[in-house]
Amino acid sequence: MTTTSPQGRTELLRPDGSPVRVLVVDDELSITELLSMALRYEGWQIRSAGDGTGAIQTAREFRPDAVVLDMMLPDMDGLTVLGRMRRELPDVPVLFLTAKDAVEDRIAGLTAGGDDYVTKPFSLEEVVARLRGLIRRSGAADRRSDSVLIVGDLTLDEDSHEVSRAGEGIHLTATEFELLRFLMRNPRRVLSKAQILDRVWSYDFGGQANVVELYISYLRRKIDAGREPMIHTRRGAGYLIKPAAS
Amino acid sequence: MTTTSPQGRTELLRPDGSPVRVLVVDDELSITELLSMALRYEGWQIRSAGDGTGAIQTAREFRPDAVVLDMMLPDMDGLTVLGRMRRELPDVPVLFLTAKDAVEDRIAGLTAGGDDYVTKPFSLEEVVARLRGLIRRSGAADRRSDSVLIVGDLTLDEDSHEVSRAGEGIHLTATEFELLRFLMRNPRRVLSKAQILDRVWSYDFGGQANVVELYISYLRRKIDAGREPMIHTRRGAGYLIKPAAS
DNA sequence: TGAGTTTCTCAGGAAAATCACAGACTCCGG
DNA sequence: CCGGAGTCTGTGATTTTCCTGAGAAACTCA
Repeated sequence: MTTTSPQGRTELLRPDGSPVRVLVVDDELSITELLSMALRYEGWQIRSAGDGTGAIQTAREFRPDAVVLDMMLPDMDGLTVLGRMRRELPDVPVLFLTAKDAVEDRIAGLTAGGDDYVTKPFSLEEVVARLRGLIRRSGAADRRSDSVLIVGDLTLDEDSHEVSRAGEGIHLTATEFELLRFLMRNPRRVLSKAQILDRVWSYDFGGQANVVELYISYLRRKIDAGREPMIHTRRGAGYLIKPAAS
Repeated sequence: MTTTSPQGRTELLRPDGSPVRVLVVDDELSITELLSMALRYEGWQIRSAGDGTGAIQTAREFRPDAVVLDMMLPDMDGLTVLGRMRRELPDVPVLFLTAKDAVEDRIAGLTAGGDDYVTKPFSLEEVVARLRGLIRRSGAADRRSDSVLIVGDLTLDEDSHEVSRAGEGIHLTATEFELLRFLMRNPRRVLSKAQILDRVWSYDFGGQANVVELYISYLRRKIDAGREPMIHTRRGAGYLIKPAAS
């Protein structure tokens, strides 16, 4: 089931209308804090654990609809945690966090069951998007919820990564796509450059803050070019997207 | 009966609309886990057993529509398990798992009865495809569901392994065929290289991830050569297939 | 066994994406 | 009308990602 919050964002809810429950497992406190905050902002109910033992215990009583699980835990291997958790919650989808380089071999087979992974350092948009995908597909949320965002005559499909305005297909790069997704998930709302940076770029991004301006400029060329503009600047505040009409 | 899930994939269902039930029997926990996960993702209901005794017992109460049965079990021979199971469930189709070098003539006699087998190490696409075939042919699922995948002017027959585009037959190697089948079973959806690797290559594949790129390149030469391309790259995300028109 | 086929690794090169930098531009108050 | 803060965007360097040819190894089938 989806519902529209007063802010205009659509939230995932479970079939009975209660909020989605997510368990976050990572040994770095800064990561669990970061994720918990971002996921709570999605309207989800969050619990976190710092090791495998805690994870299994919390999973048992909290019965989450999805789990974010770091592969590197101090007390036990991510796969072990997975196995024990699966015994209790066979259908819960898992989003794995892995280091960029440790990837290939350890991940093997994990996405096969419908699970997914992101590499550290990740962007929050990425984590949230993938979690939404997992939850949507797992059936914990209402199946009618689909993967297409619509603002005015602009559509963005999260499954096919296709974007079109007034029926005309538009090719976006990965970063452009994530930026637009963030804007479209918060239509008619001013988003500051800091918010955008925190959300769309990975948490360890150390570059110039004006990448945001740059990418907004890219997006405008592709989306607003020669049309009624949908992306607007609020000087000193940030940017917002809204249907062209108004 | 088939139905279309929100992801656009078609699921097999029993005539009464309930999910298909599959029993997985293998003594290696990692194998039953892997299969259970993948088969659950197909929307099926899964039980697993680690030995012959457990298999027969579970079969009796679970009454599966199909069984995946390892020929090498600790307590009894696969054939014995099969015989005892058949006494209770005479019509249930069985997919045998065998070691690569195992004597094939023993299996040959068995598959005459409509059963099938795959050799370890298998790919999940292979197992899922064969199971779907077995279930389809056994009549546990609606018979109208057929074995031809169609995307635009491209068709792939899972029974005859025939592929053609715009009426013109195309010869594919085994790996190319499985890759294309996976793409076509998920049209218009971006599939990451990791997903493809997990699904199309065998679970013990330890090689370079760029085999996926290589085989995509082979497929393009055969399917897209000189035509409107159907296989598309989403840089940084993966690949997807869709009708040429759009 | 041996020829043809298939699978896969490796590596070079092409293409695309990301980002820093800097100058141009715009808005707004004085 | 001027100046400054804030924003926009062209240029190009760097990095990342992808494509594909060549050839080795494994496999298949007669």
